Amino acid sequence: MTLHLYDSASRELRPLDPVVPGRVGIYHCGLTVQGPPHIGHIRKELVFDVLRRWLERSGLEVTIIANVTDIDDKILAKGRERGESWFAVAYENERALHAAYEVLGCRPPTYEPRATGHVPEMIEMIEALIERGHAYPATDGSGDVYFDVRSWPDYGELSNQRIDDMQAAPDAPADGKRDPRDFALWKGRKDDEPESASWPTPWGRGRPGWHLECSAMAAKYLGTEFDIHGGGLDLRFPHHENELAQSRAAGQAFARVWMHNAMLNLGNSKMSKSVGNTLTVAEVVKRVPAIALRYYLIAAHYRSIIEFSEQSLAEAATAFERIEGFCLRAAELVGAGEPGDVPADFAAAMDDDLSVPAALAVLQATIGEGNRLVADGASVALADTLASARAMLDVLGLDPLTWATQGESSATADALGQLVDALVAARAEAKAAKDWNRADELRDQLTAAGIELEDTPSGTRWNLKGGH
RNA sequence: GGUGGGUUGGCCGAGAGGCGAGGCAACGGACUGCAAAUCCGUUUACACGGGUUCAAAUCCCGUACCCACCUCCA
Repeated sequence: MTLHLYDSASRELRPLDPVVPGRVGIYHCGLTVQGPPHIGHIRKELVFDVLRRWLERSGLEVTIIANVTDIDDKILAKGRERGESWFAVAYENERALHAAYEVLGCRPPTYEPRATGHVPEMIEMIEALIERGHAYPATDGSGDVYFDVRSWPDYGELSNQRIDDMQAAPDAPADGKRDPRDFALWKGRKDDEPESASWPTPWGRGRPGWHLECSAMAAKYLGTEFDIHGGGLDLRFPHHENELAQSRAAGQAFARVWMHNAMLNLGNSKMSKSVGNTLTVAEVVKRVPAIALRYYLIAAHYRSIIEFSEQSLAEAATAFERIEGFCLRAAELVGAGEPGDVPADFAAAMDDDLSVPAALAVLQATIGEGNRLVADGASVALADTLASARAMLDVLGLDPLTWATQGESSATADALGQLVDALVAARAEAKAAKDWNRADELRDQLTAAGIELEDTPSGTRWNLKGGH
């Protein structure tokens, strides 16, 4: 079976049929870097990270392009408000995004083109659209250039809407547009905007319209026809609809499959800055191990809304501890080994539109089997089970044994290890002397410091609770 | 007004006509000096009202509520 994905354009499950056999080109809309990423933003990154890992494990060569929108109204406004340059704001938040990728174990995209670095490509595209009669410079002298939605009969095909049914934007009539739904390909520079935020074009100085950058950059890095275009469901209209119209109107085939992930809600509405219900990745990772946050955000199907709650986050962290506990215990018995093959059921689940919940059920069954084997000590069967579990965890980016062992320096870790080992040894002596009060006192002391003890037939294991 | 999606047990979360996904929590048991961890077992479901069918959480009709988009948004 090959991977089937739900295509939001045709609204059906479709088999992946790469433009170039053996290779997959994916474009997903990155962030407008106007603030640090919140956990809703990062959900999208995780979806595509898992997709990428699964495709690679299936033997495909994957190219992922994720744009960085480093200029827009909000970035300019924030710069003004803070008395900083717009590009300082954009870059600061781009670095925060990369930090979030890293801490959650997302492998970086193949490339992350910035909008401001692709003005020539955009100009070429606008020229092509004007020549073909699908775009026109604003009649009011603003320097804007608009896409003419009435000139493109398929406009609305992605979101299944007809132009006449759409609510007109409230500010539309004034802008020198032929139709209120026409959207900006290019925005003329306004007097109060910094000179550095504009680029020369045949239509005067200005800056990119949001939608155009993705069309231009996708074509540059993936070609005029590519496999998968993705992003959050909130981008389907107008952003993706407009991208599709532009690119097709310019004569390109564009994306074969459109993939949209559902939102992460907090308090019954989408997490977003304008609602004010955001939790940044940096904040949440202070409360719960990053790997547990990753588990939480991945565990639900990507097309299901996640209603965020502290309780469900905490439960996810507990659930993941069982998985982690098995890997650590098994690795102590038989060595970490290498990830092996993924069970057929797991593969079938992943091939079915990335059904991570079903895939996790397979993983949980493997963990249960593994824990039974652990009780009997080292065995070939245990080594095989661990290899299988690790293969599945690797696809999900959740393998505790390869998860970045960042954190404390080894000197700190050594010092901690010696101290804990000494206390564990003291407890063992107390136990041997049947001095249960002393033994429990030592255990309580360690627990209070965040060290968990686990007595096994072969001695006492310990680990730092939430130690990632 | 238009376009999509949703409502499942104490909680999270799959499934899309017939065998009770899975996890968390709870309870009982095994193990333990006692715990923890682990294993075994048990308990609680398909928003509401109709209909189709031998059989409906799943299909159809209606109702209620929720989310997203039509304006910047992952």
